[in-house]
Amino acid sequence: MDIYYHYINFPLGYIFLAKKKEGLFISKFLNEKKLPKEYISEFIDLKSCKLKHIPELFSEEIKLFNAYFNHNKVDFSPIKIDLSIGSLWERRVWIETAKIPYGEVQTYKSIAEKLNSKGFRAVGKALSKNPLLIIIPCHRVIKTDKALGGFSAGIELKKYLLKLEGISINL
DNA sequence: CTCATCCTCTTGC
DNA sequence: GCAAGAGGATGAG
Repeated sequence: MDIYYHYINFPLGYIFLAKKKEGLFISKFLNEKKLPKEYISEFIDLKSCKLKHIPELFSEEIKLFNAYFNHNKVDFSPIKIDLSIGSLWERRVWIETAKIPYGEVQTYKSIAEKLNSKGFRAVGKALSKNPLLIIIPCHRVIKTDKALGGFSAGIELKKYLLKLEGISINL
């Protein structure tokens, strides 16, 4: 199986992207450039795939991310994504999270309720494994406006993204 | 502070 | 395989 990857610059560092023919499946922040295989091996057995650095395949993603970081209301839904690395529950949580519009927030509990579940804590657990940061906007899921909850790439980044989208937080 | 809640991962058969 | 236990990006009291 072929896997294509590329890096995108953003104001606080880099974003690593990887896709296979089914769609994009990794979008993660990095502070310093790690090797692509270190990100991919988290999800896929490297022995079964070939990694290829082909920036031209990411023109759509580059365009949308640049617009997003320039304070535009970007809809990422045109990007074809592949969530097959997650469990059934994780995929349900991720898809529900992807429905939250730009500039709006939900709580862990409200996501659970939409899924007819009382497992609000399990929602947090699923989001901690979100492989597609920003595209699946897990930064829009908070506890309350006084307690944000966590963020896999660091709470400062979560604050930055909320502020970028014009969401006011009382801290 | 405690305890309820539920999905996932690990461990020990 | 299966079952029990631990532990989370939580929430209510």
